[in-house]
Amino acid sequence: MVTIYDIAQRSGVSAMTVSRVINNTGRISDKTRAKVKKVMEEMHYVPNQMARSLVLQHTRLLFLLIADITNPFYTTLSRGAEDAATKNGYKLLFGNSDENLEKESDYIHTILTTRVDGVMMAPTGDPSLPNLESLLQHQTPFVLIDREVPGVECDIVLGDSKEGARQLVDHLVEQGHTRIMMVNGSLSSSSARLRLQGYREALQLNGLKYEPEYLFETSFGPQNDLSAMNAWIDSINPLPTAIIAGNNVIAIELIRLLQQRGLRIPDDISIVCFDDFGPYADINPFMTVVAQQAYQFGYLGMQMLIDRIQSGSASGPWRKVVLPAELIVRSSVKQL
Amino acid sequence: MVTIYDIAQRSGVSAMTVSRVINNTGRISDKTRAKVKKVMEEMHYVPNQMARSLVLQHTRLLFLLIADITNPFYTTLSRGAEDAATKNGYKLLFGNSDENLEKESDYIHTILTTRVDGVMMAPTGDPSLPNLESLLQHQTPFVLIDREVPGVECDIVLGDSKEGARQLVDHLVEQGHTRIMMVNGSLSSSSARLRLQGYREALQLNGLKYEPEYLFETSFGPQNDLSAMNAWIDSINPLPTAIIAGNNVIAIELIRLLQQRGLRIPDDISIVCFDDFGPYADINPFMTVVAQQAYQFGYLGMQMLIDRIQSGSASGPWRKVVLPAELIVRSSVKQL
DNA sequence: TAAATTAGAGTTATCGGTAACTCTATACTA
DNA sequence: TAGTATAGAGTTACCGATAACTCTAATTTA
Repeated sequence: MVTIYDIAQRSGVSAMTVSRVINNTGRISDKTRAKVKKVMEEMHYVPNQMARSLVLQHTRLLFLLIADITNPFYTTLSRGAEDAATKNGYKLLFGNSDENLEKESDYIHTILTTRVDGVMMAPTGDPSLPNLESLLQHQTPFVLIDREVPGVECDIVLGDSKEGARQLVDHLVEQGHTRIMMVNGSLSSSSARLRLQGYREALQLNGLKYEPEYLFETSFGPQNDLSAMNAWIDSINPLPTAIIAGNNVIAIELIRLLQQRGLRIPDDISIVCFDDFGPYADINPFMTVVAQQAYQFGYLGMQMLIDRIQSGSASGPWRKVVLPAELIVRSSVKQL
Repeated sequence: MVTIYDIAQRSGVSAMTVSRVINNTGRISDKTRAKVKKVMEEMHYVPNQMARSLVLQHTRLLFLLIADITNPFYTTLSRGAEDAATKNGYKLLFGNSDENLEKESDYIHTILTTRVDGVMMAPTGDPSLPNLESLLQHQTPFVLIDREVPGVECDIVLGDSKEGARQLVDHLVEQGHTRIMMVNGSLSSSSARLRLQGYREALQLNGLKYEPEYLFETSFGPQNDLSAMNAWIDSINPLPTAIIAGNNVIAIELIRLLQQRGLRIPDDISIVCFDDFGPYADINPFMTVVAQQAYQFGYLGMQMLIDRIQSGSASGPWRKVVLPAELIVRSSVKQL
């Protein structure tokens, strides 16, 4: 690896002079600058960011930890985050926790040892608390996306889960449904709790009763074993006329299971869910969803993070952005 | 930030001793080790990977640069890559070039300055050559995925594009189609060229003629402006009975355009494509595709990369893995 | 014209670690 | 019992950069 010293020697100047032309600081004569630049090109010099960061005490690196790289919500969000980061001169590194606390913890460790300037992350759920505390302890600025975790104060971008649930229920009720169940993500995540709450409240507002067996709790991430969900469906009699899925991934799994039983959607059973399907949403006009503005999640969140870093205030008044949810009616609900 | 020196001072030992307990090297008495460990926990010490890498001359960091984070092929591939990396004790960082050469170049710069140990990437196309040459120049081991670029020798994982195209054409011909067109990705990418070649050869083998206007060239990535594709469709008369899309993203866009014209698939026109749709493939049994083993792409490629790094041979005989393509017949083709 | 600036560099210390070498008791050997 | 090993540390140099300070010759100022 060619270093600043190699360049210095070949150019007949000191290392400091080379550093100055690299960073465009200090006073350098045009002649010297030109010569050093030429040598740098000849030797294909690339600065060592680690050495630089060591003394500068910052990396210009930001980290985005998403919960499911397979989910269009997060990939769309990622693009928003990347755009905002790039626009501000930061590089963005990605990680994927897979809705798995252990993987999340590993990434937190990487984040800490790598000394990135800031982190934007979707916590796997309430158990992420220690991870966030680590971040706090090491004064690494972070903003949360999609999920709050009780016990930490910080900047956060949220979707309006409760209102979304209400819209979904109202829509179903309008279509004549009265037996409406829910397959939700893990209740250790605040968004799942809010969605459940919104669902129950909306049920009540519509004069419908909620029964414990109306709810099945699973994970927001892809499952390799769907047998528990299958068993739940078995246990339900009669089947609901409509099911609300806690997110798009759950909806997919649910539909697969239902179809395996020969049930058609929406003819035999109606399904709606939170989160849209990215590019796969309007191909075969299908799922009625409450869409979240995924790109905005990423863009706004990243902007908040960068503001926080640049203002240098690791504490202070926290910002909480709640993005509205939008009901998009397609054709997964049957009018009864 | 607490450093090794802070730990040393509080423990009443030298920095070197602390370093030794961190890395489990050298001879340390149990008593000293216990004390140092205790102090490290108390002070929430996290090693500075940059300082460490600076002297160690390696980072244990690998980089995965994909071309479209929105595409299930790449996200599935990412999970395979991540699994392989983790299994071998490496951390994986992700980047998304968005099929954009400039973004790719930016990432290459980050990769070089960050001094990651190795890179796995899907080059945007032949113009990626200078980027790969940079990697070569700096002796950063890399393996390519999905696309070859003329002029560089390296480890690579490819899908069998030509054979895949043949299977697609054969299938269409079997279903009675004779007017088969193709909307392909940029021909600056080897996989697009191979797919085109396979398509043309298969046409010929089936006694069908190829006309220049049968081909429309676009990008493998998502387009924000579909007007050119629309114009191409306008210009075709009569419409083909079937179209082969160069990948899943193109298929989606094509379908959207076709549906906007009131055409139904497969009743009015049949569509097939390369690459499957991840979780969205079998929901509403739909696209007939030639699927690539995305997870294997990632896992195998990452394994090759790590082997290359650990063997320390930056040159030598290159490995080329060609993964077979599998035709999955669903319902986007009409029997004529 | 002497004093004060200033342009254009160079030196030294430091960031947070680790390798390689050194040092000192204590344990072991002949 | 003197000589040699060895356990258990400590010292020093260095990885590749930059901040802060210094130095010298040329230029400007009064």
